[in-house]
Amino acid sequence: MGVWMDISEVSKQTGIPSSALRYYEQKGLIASVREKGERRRYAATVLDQLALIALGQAAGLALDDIRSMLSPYGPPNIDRQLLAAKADEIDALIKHLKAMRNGLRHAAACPAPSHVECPSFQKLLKAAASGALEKRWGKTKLHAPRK
Amino acid sequence: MGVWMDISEVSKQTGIPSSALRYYEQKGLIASVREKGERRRYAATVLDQLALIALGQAAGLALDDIRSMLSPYGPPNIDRQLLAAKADEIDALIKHLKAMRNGLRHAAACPAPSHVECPSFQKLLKAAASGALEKRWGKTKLHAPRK
DNA sequence: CATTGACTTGAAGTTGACTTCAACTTCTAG
DNA sequence: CTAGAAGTTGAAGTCAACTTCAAGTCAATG
Repeated sequence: MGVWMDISEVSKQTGIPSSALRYYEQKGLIASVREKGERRRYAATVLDQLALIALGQAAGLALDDIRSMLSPYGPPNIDRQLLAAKADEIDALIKHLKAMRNGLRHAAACPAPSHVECPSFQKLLKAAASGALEKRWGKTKLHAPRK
Repeated sequence: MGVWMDISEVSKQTGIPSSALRYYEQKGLIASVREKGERRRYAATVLDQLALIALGQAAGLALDDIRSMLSPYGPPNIDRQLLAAKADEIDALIKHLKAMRNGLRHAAACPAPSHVECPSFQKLLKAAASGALEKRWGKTKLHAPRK
């Protein structure tokens, strides 16, 4: 690994498929250099940037949001407010998830939630129904395939 | 509200748009009756079923998974194993989210994570990069619009 | 009886983050 | 020099859970 890495090297080191790398570049999140020929060459800093992208994604930010923190050349200018806000959101989410988890555990253990005889189950249903954690939080895929 | 409700009534009571109700029916999650005419009529039990759907969604289940717990006629047969597994997943997710939140808070407060000088930030990046919480957990939209 | 508003259908569109494809071009090893 | 691996492009496809649309049906009201 010299000063410049080619796309497959970056892909190998990060686990991010090259198609995604091109996509990120096209979206303006990362940059590449074409020294000679038409192939991309990446500076080592791209690894930090990709890590930051992963961080943002894990925090639930959209790529467009992340881009604004990622002045593709030079160091990132992190939007601390946004991060703090996201932290708060995550906090709230954690609360709801805890409730869900408790509810699920109860539902899994309670012998009689067949037609909603169990008051706890009722409560769970209500909690879930109250759009507390608005709409599906997505395909979490805790053990997802990144083929 | 008598024994049968029409689609707009159900929609009103649950907040679920009628288009979604038709979609659920098409997917085999709920059932309707056509007494006369070609309009749908829903039994009161559909409300419980919809609550269960909301619960499942909040727990991160796909509609296809939910359907299997939702024998559209008669009481639901809840898959306790699946629920328990989901609870475990959520637990793991909570752990990661806590790490993320701490990391984000730090990143938002730390004065110098410009080019990754801060070791804590480094750690955060690593944690995020390690596909711990595999791929975006989606558009959580903590305060989403259900227009 | 006619208008209006709610309902019906199947099909197509939406969103975000990618992936896949076809058709080339370019490196690299032999 | 030449094959074949790896890179390039723009465009199109994918996935889930819906929404939107067009065109037609039905029911209640004046």
